[in-house]
Amino acid sequence: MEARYNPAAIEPKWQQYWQQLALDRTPELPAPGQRKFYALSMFPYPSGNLHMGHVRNYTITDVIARVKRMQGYAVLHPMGFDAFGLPAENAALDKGIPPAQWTYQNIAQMEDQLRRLGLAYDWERKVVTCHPDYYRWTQWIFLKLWEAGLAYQKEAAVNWDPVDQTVLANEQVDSEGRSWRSKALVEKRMLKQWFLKITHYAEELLQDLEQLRGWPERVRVMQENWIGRSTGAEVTFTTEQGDPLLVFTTRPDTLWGVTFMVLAPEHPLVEKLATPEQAAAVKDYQQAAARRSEIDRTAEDREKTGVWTGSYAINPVNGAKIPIWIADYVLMGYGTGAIMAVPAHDQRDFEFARTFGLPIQVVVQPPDTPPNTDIDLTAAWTGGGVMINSGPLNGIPVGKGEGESVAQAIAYLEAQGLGRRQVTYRLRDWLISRQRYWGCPIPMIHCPQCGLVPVPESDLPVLLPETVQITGRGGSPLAQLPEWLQVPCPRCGAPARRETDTMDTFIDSSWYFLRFTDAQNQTAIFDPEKVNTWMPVDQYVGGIEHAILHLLYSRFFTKFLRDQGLLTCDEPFLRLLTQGMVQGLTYVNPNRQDKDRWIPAARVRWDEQNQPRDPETGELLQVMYATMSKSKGNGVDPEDVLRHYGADTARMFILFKAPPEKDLEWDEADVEGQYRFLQRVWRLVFEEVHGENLPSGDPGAGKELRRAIHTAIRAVSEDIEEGYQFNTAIAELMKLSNALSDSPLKGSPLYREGLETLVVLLAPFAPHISEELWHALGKGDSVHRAPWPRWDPEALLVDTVTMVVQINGKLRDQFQAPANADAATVQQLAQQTEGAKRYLENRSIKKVIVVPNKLVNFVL
RNA sequence: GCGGAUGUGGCGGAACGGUAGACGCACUAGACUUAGGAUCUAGCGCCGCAAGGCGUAAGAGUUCAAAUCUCUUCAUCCGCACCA
Repeated sequence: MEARYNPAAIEPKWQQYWQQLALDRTPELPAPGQRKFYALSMFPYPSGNLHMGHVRNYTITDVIARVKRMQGYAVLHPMGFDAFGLPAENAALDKGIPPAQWTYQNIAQMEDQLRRLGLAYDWERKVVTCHPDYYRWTQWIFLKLWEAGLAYQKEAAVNWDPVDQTVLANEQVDSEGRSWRSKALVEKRMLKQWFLKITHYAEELLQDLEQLRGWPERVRVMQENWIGRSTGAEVTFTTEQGDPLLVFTTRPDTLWGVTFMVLAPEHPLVEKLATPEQAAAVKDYQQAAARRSEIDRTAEDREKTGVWTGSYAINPVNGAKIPIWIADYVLMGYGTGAIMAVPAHDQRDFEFARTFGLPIQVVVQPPDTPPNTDIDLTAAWTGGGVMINSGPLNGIPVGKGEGESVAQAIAYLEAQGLGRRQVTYRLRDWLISRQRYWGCPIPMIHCPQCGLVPVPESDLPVLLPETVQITGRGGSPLAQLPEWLQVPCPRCGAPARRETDTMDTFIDSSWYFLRFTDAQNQTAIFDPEKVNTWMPVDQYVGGIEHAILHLLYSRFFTKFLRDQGLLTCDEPFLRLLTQGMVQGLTYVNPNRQDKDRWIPAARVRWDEQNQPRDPETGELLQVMYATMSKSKGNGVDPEDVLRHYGADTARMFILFKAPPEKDLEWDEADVEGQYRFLQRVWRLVFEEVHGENLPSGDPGAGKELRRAIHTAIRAVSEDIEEGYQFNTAIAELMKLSNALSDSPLKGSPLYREGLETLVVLLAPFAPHISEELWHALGKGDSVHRAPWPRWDPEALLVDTVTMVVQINGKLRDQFQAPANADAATVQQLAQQTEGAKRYLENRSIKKVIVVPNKLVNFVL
């Protein structure tokens, strides 16, 4: 046994031992009567190297999985790789390595890193999304979606990323109109693309958020906003030309206040509505709007623009003839792409009316204005009041949300056959086709005779050819492979061609958690008993950046597969923990702008006073913590930490430094502190093992030590159970270590029991050192198979307690009292303290509050 | 603008409505050392010699008692944002 703690020596040794024991293998199914627990981290993209964010994510889940396992659960804790995606194509371009080769190399490398971190994964269940064993089932799901009518192709104005040369889903374009990956400004293009009908589940995806009590509130709110449900009515106006013009409104009660209509520039009716006089202006405006990117359209400080088509429409409720305009503040993608404008009660319409001198008709009387006067608005009135100038609605109060007036308006519209109640969502169908090579091929065939024909299930997988020429130019390289492209039509046998688009990688990750339950299945996507036993994921851990994309898509797939009869659960992830970012020490030049502000640590110049300075300008730099990133040059490589301190220290530091959901500042001194703690535990054990300790024979200390041991068991168990408070759990381990270190009972059986308890409690956090110490203490088998200790309530009992004396709620003294003493006794003891005497002299006590074992409060 | 969250020592962070600052880092003093960035002992919210007073972003309220509950304000972070 080594005299000093040397992680480099013990960590590989035990990792090998665990592999021999097959310690981390999960049973196919839990044993009869055994409870299951499914712990899952978001699987990584195989970039080649783990970063600290990964380490934090996986460590958190690993501790949860290990504790559950020690508590007797059958634990499913798998890992895999989200392996399709653009970086592989970029690497192929840069380095001339085929994407597949690059990806599998990276996977091997990362797998090795994960093993060295001591993460307890069942690697037999590894899932790699770019492997045909996996993606044949991705394709199979696509076919099911096609059969169910939830996959379709349509020509649409889509987001085109000019850098990555592909289209993107709405979810993949940020609020500035940039690609989530390339950060390029996204353009709108009309293209024929594949979509999945996620909107079919809009209502359920919204409603079921209610069930997800174990999710962070903000993630639920983000999804709620993204789905964006609004209720109102659909109303049919009629154009002069006699065409019906459908609008959606949340305020059908203001129909009598409509003074004009606005269509989105892309609205299909615009061509027909443009009069000869206005045609040129309309065309110009349409073209300008098409050129304008999403960012211009929203960032322009809300300056309203628009053009009159020259035509009119008839308001169905009062026959009013109102002009039809086009303007880019109306979006083709929402509602019907056309609005009825009520400038008096909608701020956007108000601004538009002001800009173009259009009339404003008030139909809601604000509460504090005298009736029957001209109301001169300086802004749209969107508050409550009473309906006026509105025919059958006059006199009806306007409430919040769907108040009285809205309900009445809808009833009126439905009775008259002019419109109907309608619910609209912001959620759009999911655009899933990508003009990229390294992705899952869409299993469809274009036949000149039969049209779109699905690849028969028996022909799956549609293999992605692995030897192709990646050019980096637009268009899929698959189109350049005639032998792959050309196939006979499965239906009629005529020469046909394969679909060359591949699927969005988010599809691959929308069901991987299901495959883990039966990863090796060669004949079915998964076995129903297995999937329904292990699902749902009990604890999912990952970054907040997936709050919408991945989590929403996964929920959608789960619901779809449930409706296919393949699953019984409604929601995939019972509890979600979004872990905080890992931040690194960062040097900032406050005088510089943007990216140049960040000075990588390696480039910082240190002056004589040891102050950080800009290497070029010599300016004093600001020191702060910021999320680790390449551009800031403030990252810490997990490899360096592993080499320097070992996996156990890295894990301990990460868990101790901050609660899991908060950001974590990577501080070398604190890492050092954790290393010292492990070293102290090491010394404590080996001093005992080497017989350096002799019992001093103080019998009174036994009770105290026993209490310390059981207090630690309880505190660590509860801290983990109640919201994964690993930081305080480790603090409790430190307390126990301190108590053992100070104990006069070294060398006694009780002391040894204390050490064993410390080692077992430490095991989920620092698995290697715990195993070493466990064996050093002469225990057989693995510490990770030891049952999680239970605390004995008896051991927690005390004879005397320290109680405090308060006078009017202010702390004045403290005293020792027998545990659970009655109020009268305690009050008497309290009154005898110096602090109490001083304040109670010559004063009458109005009231005494006694909190058992805690305090006595005298109210004067 | 709308929505969500967070404000506690020098720092990270603890506190079922009941002794604010657990645990750790940093720091200070001492011990042991050839040395120490090792280890051990002690101290460590602020003011004060002390007694004591003041302290959880600010202000009010509820309560015998508030970091914790309620209201108002401020600050910071995050998400959404012309969604009809």
